[in-house]
Amino acid sequence: MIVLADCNSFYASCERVFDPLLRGRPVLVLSNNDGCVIARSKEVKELGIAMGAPYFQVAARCEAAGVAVFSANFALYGDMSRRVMTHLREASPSVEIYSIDEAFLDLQGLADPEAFCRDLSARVERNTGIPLSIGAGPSKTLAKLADDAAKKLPGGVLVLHDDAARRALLQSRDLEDVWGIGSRLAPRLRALGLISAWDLAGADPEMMRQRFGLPVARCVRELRGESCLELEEVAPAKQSLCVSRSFPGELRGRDPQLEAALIGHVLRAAEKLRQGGLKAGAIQIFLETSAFRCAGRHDAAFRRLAEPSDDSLALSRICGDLLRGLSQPLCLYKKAGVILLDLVDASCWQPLLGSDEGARQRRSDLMNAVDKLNQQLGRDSLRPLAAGLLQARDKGKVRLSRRWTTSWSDLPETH
DNA sequence: TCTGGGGTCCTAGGACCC
DNA sequence: TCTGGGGTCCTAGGACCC
Repeated sequence: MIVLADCNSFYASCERVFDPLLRGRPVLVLSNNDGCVIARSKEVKELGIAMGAPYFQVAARCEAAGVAVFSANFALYGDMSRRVMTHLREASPSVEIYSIDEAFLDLQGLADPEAFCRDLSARVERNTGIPLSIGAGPSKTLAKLADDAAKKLPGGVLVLHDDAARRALLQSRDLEDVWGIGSRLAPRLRALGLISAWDLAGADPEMMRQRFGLPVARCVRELRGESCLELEEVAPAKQSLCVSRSFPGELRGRDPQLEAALIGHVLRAAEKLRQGGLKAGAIQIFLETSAFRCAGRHDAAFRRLAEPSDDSLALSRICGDLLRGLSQPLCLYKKAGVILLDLVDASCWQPLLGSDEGARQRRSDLMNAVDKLNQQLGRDSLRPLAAGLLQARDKGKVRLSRRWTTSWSDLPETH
């Protein structure tokens, strides 16, 4: 039996944990630049505010309904996620952390899975303040579907005990509700007369493979109760890493702020490399104009490195070179990003013959020292001038809650 | 005025090899 | 007139996920 445990309205629930006045009130969390809606409490969903809606389109409605609106506070959400996952790991020896708010658990030979799930849900909520819903079934895809339905049930738990339960669930769900069937595939499947998840489960897997590819064929088998997707208890090594941001406004191709932003991104990316014990074999930068103006464009430049690197300064320099070759002076860019590719384990990679081992060691020591200082003094305390003078960070982010669990100065007070 | 960020997998087609 | 067979690697694009 595979179980999916999923936090309800995760980001919104995190905000509620430290502010009891928010309970029962509609709560909404926004993306970077306060651009889009990325999390909604049940009450906000009931107001008909869509996931991903641009905030400016729904702001008036939110105001009228007294919605509590927050800027994304990822320091808080990341730490709350870690707490939830700790409890899930205690509950089962095999756990796959699938996303910041979801995990699959393998429950073999459990006498009463339903009681187990109810107990788990209650324990996590009591110990972290985060409400869970739980679905269980013979495959990951069925567990996902069961969980989705469980969110609407009073206890928040749905276990597919037998074929009758599976059939009843599948007959009540649309194609798009199925994990792996998105907005492109669903209409093509409907054109074949497949309307419900049950119809998809009844399709011939081989025929589906030929017409739609392997993932859809697997999806069909999983819906039938045949487990095709393994639990990945050890996260597979990352292949690429991306840091990108939209600008609050737009920047011209030669604007120094554009280069500063991009260097900032590459520094963050290099820091992530070192945290993960990785080096990058190649780097790509990209610039995008607004997709909402006529003919949005995406420009990219790529370079393979002579040898894998996690060196902030070396990567920044390449990044600057690439940018000068790429940016169009007159273009108005809305977004910039850095992608590091061909990632390898920093501990098992062979240096070039004849390269200067001493210099490399000194540079590595320097990076470690920088990381350590930034950890102690706060992110970006020490960084190259090329990344620009530090802007007043989070300026105007009046909607940002405190870092209740990760910063001494933000600890909650009790009286 | 204002529209997020970060990933993976699969497939088809081209280049190239013997 | 007529032009093989079998393989790998790489890339771009499309689809999906949270």
